[in-house]
Amino acid sequence: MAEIKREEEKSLNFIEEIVEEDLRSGKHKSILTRFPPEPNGYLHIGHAKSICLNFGLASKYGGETNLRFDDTNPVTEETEYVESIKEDIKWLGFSWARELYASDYFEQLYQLAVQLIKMGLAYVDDSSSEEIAAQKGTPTEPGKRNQFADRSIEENLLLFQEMKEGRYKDGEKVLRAKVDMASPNMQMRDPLIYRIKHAHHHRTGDKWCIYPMYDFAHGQSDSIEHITHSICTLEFVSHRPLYEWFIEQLGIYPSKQYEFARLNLNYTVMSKRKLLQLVNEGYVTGWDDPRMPSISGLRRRGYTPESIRFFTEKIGVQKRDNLIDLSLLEFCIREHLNRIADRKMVVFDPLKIVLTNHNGEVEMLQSENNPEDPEGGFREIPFSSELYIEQEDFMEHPPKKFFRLAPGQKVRLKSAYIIQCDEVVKDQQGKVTELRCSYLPESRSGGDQSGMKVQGTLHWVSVAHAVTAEVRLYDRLFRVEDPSNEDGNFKEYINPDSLQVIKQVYAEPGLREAVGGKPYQFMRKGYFCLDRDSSGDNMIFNRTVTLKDAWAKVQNKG
RNA sequence: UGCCCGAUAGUAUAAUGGUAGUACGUCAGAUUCUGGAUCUGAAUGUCGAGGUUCGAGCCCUUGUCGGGCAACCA
Repeated sequence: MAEIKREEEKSLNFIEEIVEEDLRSGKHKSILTRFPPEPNGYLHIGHAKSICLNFGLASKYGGETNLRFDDTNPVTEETEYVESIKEDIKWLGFSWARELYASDYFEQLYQLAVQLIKMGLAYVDDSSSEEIAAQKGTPTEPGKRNQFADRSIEENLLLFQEMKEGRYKDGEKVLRAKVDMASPNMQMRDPLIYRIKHAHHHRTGDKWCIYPMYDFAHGQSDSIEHITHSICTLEFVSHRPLYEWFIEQLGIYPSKQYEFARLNLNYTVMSKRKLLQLVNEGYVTGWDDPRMPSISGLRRRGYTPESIRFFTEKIGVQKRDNLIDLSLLEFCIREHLNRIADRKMVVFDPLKIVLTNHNGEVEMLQSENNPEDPEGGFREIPFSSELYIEQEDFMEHPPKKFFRLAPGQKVRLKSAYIIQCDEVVKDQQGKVTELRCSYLPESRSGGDQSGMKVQGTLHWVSVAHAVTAEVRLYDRLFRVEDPSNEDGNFKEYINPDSLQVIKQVYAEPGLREAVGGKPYQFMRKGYFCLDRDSSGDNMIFNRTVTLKDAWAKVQNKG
């Protein structure tokens, strides 16, 4: 009932409205979308928005989505990227109807170009790129056509054929569409549609030495596949008239292009070029560095596909530029992990506690794996007379509202007993090295007979049973919200503290059984996942996200 | 100062001529064997000026601001 109501109240985004109208009017019986990555880099969370949109739309309206690699530039594209892109899409939870490549259409595209030449709508230009740029004019001055535009159809046909045969060097000639050099839309000023590149293509090898440009590949590929709704980002708005011009002139299937605003997230960058720089220049360890906004980085960081899909739902789809708060992404992952992550107790910065009234016998205590999941079960944790708690959970001179341990003060040890701090042991420098405490045997969790009420509950581990691990604490990659929009180079704004490594933390023994791909909540610390750098008994955990910390806020206010 | 796109709380996103709502964040409180989670409450918004209309966030005019377009990239 609640589910249904929510369904009704959920409003449509502008693309869904278009699709519903197209379906209602009978313009389309079903829809076909496509996700068209260029295999020249890894996917990032901005792509996830597009993926969720394209695949989500198709699945919502009973259509299909093609995965089509836009591989028209052999110089930058590699098979390695194809594989990572496929893996990321699958991981996000989507399956494509067909795996396709723009390069599958090179022959058809060539024929379409020939057709254009025959119609007198394309010509071979011998000018250099500088000359072409100069002749193009500026946004306020119209461009001028050069003498090559006057070549005969026969000559153009021959020259284009010769380009294809490899008779010319890179840059010697290009094929241009003959549109309108005076158009106020720069995209229409006789755009280049084919260029010569004697380069090895990751799929077609050395078969071709001429390659179509984006504008003469993308729309045509859409059309060949009968894509109904071709959804792209805003920077292609000005290309839409050209997209439509080609379709109209060639008389091919009329796919329609729609544009939405790309995702921007604060405290990071979202361009492949910039991300590649971070990787190449060693600011991060690779595309899957957990600080990267790449899908592979987020995955390694411990984000779940569900959380990313949930996030893309929450941010919506619109045409206005945006800068989304990282806190929303963090909310989405906490929301999911809180429900599914097993709890573990892990002490990062140990302070030893000796229970003076304890006989030293080891007792196994039970603790819920996940209080949010009634079927999550319990685990056993050893308790004995020597324990570690966090340094920061003790203060010799506590401020008001410090609900933790202090001389004479009581706290609950999670799933164990209430303890009281009786004595503080210090070294010669006056540093606290140990606490001597007493515990209330009748206060055991689950059967508390003590009648005591304490404010704070701490996580702890038994010294003798603790297992060690390394933790990597990640923070935002940049110190400023919008690094690309600051003065100077974006790299000047990298957060120097985006990674803090703690080589040795102390965990309850059960953490030994941790497996990769499973989330854990280190109680009161955050959500963590086992990193692939782990080996044998050297376990390494990545912090996915912290827990919300109300105490930190109180402290910060002084 | 060419053409195009856009402008609703701090950040996003609804309201499709008829009560400006939701989420995140923020603040306050309740509750809690995680200062987590949960629950309750609060503050904060239609870029400006005209116009059409009984009525405008929405339509029109105009201004302002932001973004895109002059790659043999996509």
